[in-house]
Amino acid sequence: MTKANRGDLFDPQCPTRRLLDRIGTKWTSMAVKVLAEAAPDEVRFAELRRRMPGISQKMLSVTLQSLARDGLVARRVEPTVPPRVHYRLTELGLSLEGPLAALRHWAERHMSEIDRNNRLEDARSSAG
Amino acid sequence: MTKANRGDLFDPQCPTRRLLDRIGTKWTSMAVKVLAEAAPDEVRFAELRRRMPGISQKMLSVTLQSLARDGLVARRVEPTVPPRVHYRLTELGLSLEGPLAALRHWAERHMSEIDRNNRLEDARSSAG
DNA sequence: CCGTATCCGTAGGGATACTG
DNA sequence: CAGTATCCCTACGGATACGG
Repeated sequence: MTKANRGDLFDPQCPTRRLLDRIGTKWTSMAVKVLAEAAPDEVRFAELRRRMPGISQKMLSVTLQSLARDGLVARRVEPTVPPRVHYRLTELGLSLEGPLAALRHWAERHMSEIDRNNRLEDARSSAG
Repeated sequence: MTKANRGDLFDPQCPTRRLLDRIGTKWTSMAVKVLAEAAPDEVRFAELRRRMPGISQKMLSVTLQSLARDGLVARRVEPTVPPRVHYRLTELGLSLEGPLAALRHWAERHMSEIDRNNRLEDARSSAG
């Protein structure tokens, strides 16, 4: 690992910051999770949409394009009419699942405590 | 763990989505890292600012307030003139370092491959 | 069926100047 | 020194309509 890459979270090119810019977008972590659950099988566009309630057609398309561009997701088109498009995680995408799962685990265990802390602060500020 | 909390990344209240909304903001992961490196010692506001090049006074303040509100960071004011304010990670904050470090590690190992994939796509679109 | 284009509201976050 | 207030710009992302 080079010095420039080592740990400079300060560098705008910092890999961690740039990774978070990706998985921090609203639907990305969800898409990775759904595809990871299906892996190694592919999932069709419409099926993904059903498994991600609330997502718009546009945002699913944008999210998948971004993931495909990054090489985290592979896209396969069946040249039928109408076309069927299938998605699956690549090896790279699958390798991200571990760290993401760790984060999910932490969230599931600790977000309620964060909520409680926020409620305590609310009470404090309104009480004076 | 309740069913509602189980794994519904779909729920707008999904803990993972909400965690990412926090650590995904521009300076939060950086602040946690800097504080984690200093732990268990405290770090003063101005010192944090020096260790986070590029951050504005406003954003450092906002970021620390948010972390303090969540109970990830503890704030201690020395009532001197001028005041000195010290910050450190709480136990909760420290517990987040593990998952975050895993993500950083992945980023350091794999972001270059993501960059390469993007360059390949660029070449493809301009050539094709 | 799968995307793309357009329009637009909102929130993140930078620059700057001001208080205790 | 630490924090707040204001202004403003931009990008995310929702709704909707259209195209292959």
